[in-house]
Amino acid sequence: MTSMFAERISDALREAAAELGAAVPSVRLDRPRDTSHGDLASNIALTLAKRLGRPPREIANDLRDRLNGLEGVERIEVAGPGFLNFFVEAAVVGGTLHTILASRDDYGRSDEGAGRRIMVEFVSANPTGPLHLGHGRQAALGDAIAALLEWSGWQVHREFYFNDAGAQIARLAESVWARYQQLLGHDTPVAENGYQGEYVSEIAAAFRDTVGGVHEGDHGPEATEAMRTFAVGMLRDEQKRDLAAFRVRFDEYYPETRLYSEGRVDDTIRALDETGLTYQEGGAAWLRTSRFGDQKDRVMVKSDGSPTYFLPDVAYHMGKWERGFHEVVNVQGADHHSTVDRVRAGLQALGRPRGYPEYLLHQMVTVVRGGEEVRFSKRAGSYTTLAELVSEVGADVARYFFLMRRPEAHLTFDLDLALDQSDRNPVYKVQYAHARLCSLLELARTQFGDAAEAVASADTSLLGTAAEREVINQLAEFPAFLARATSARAPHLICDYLEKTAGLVNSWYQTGHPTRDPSARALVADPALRAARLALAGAARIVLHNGLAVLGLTAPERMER
RNA sequence: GUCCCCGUAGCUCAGAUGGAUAGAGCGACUGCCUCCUAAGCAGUAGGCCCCAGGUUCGAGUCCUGGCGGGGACGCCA
Repeated sequence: MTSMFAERISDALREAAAELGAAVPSVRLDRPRDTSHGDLASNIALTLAKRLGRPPREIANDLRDRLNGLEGVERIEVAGPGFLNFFVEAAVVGGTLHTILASRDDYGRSDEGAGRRIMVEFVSANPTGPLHLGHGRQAALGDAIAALLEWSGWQVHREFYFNDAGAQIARLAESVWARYQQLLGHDTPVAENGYQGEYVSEIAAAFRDTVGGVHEGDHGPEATEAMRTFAVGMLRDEQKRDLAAFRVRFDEYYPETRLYSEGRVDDTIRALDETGLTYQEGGAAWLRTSRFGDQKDRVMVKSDGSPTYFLPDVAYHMGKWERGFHEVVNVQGADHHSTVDRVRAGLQALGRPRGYPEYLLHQMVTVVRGGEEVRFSKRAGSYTTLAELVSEVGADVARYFFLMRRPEAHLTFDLDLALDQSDRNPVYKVQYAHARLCSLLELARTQFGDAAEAVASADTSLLGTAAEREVINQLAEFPAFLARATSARAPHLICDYLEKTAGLVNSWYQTGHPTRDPSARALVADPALRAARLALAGAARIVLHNGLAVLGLTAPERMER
């Protein structure tokens, strides 16, 4: 049924409660797990029992009597300890289908965000190596959250921040330098704390192919700088390619060096000094971040005169605010959680609000292959890359795997399951249900010539079986699930929803199997009933399609084995 | 030592603001192709929801204290 209809019921409930002497701000209606408990249920009588000093069942009976004759409601039952169960007329239930069919690709969208701007910053990998599976989880998560926000009416900016200078990059340049000299026949081992991955040699080879041997034996600053620029450019290109293959795009890539070249870091030091919250100790400049909930004060400028990472971080986020992003979601690995309080404290010192920016910290990814854990270490260069994974299982499966778990739960990525048993993958179940509905609708066109108009004007009150009602009620909940997944920053709720929906659709579909009940099939001879069932099929297809779209997955019209 | 996350079926995990008989997938077992696609469906087995207190009509969910696992606590990034 439409949400408007559910709202009417909850309004009526609220009025009735007020008449009993208990004003409540809003009444929540649930869809009962058990279909014998009706289409909608309320526990309001239970929650009011204490306030009214009366047994909940008595209150429930009272409320029911006041609600009798509500339009579209077939009957109301009082059940269990005092639940009110609403049984809705078939016409109202079926009416949902017309809402969905009319909204099509927009079904589920809302204007909650009212066009306000919001930034989602995610991945933000440093260009020191190819993206690994941890980045993959973050790419899938950030992109899905961004899409959810767009569906809720926000204007979303996807941003990727990267450190293109600093010690790690210097280390990368040194490693490339060593490999480059090796290619020219010198015995120059890569430093122990350097990057050992094979990709470093590839970069060195490409560099040699580009410039030849002009830097042979040359360890001067120009040589290192040339290799740094070359390596960063090459790795960034590779990361962009990997992300493109994963179907993740960014509106902006923001380099750390820009914070320095635009003077933002110096500005931030000045601004912080002006607050009077900074002090000198041991030759370093400190900020009293402990004033704002950080566990201890932090160094902003080291005794050697160089800034700690904290400073550009604050400068970067001040920049976000100044660019007009007063709502920001930072998607980061949980290993960054110690920086959260610090950065927020710095921003608070500069007058930004307490909770700015919002952080979504996700737990790490453990990779399991052949029953044992695959340790991935950037240093050793022995980790599984996102590109490898995507080329083996495809972007759809990879994205779904990364999204199906709550962000704050540890993710065990079983490569054997993803690679070898992909047939049993939940994503295929959802996509298959979609493809099946597509071919059902196609058959209706070719065999019966059923036009879209016939379906659009179908009498959906003909859909009265338990399986049909259950599917329709499930479809009706899609917008609510989207809203919840958005506000909770929890795309996995959509995975759960899609699997449940696909299951109900498949179940409904199978009841019409020739060996079971041919009269329950969709393509029956009776044109009116056929149109009604095709309306259900069409609406279900739309919901599956839209749900997959929000998660960044394709919705194939057919599945080939 | 302090902080964050997790602990639910054999395995991997869902269970929003406390509500009716705790769910799914995988694995095990039993059925179902007379074809709108069986990558599916129906069913069976499998649970002291880590432990102990507390809050209340009611706790997997909230509070306190433990136990176990992971992560973070730099003038690293």
